[in-house]
Amino acid sequence: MHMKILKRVFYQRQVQLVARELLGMRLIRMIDGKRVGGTIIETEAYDGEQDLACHARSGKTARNQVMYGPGGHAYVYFTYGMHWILNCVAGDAGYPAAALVRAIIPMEGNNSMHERRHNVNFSQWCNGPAKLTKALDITGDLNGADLCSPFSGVFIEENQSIPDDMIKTTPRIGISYAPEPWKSLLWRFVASLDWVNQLNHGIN
DNA sequence: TCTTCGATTGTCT
DNA sequence: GACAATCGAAGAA
Repeated sequence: MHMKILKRVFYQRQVQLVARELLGMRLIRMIDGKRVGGTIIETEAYDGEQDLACHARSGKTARNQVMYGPGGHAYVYFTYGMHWILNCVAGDAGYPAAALVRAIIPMEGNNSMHERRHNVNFSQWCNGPAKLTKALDITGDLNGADLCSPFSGVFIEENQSIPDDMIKTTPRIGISYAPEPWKSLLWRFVASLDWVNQLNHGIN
């Protein structure tokens, strides 16, 4: 069975809404012609130059320029000297915003993921932003890739929608350098454990 | 179980 | 030259 790739209009909205609605959708990476990926269960929103936790806080640079482009593209950056991080650009061209994908539940191509994550337990394959990029072999080559195209190597499909009472919001992770109010805004979105457990029991 | 800390390099000041 | 939208091993208890 084949699912529908999210259209560009999905991404051309307020980034907080995009981040919220990405929960339950299915991230797919094509590796050697095979589908590898899973259900998105955690995201964060980064919203414009005024957001002092966003990479665009100091204006456009070589690194963050993809965020200034049209929504529905991948912003993939390198951090801490060793990790790649995947974001979905949101909004219209000219306005820098992106939804960080922080965790997924592996659903397809687990053999492939295992090749790159054999050193850790299954439950930890994709429960962090740099873990899922490693599991899905997402690197800087995919910076700027079109998430709305089945041929770009990485895309996101329509899947389960999650009710509001099954989602919790918290401040964003790893931005202690940011001043208030940015540090405390509830721009991290997490699918509740109840929902994830249902998913794992195959109601899918 | 919890906390601390080293790894490792691109990016920006 | 400082530090990062992190991870996982090691140490304490």
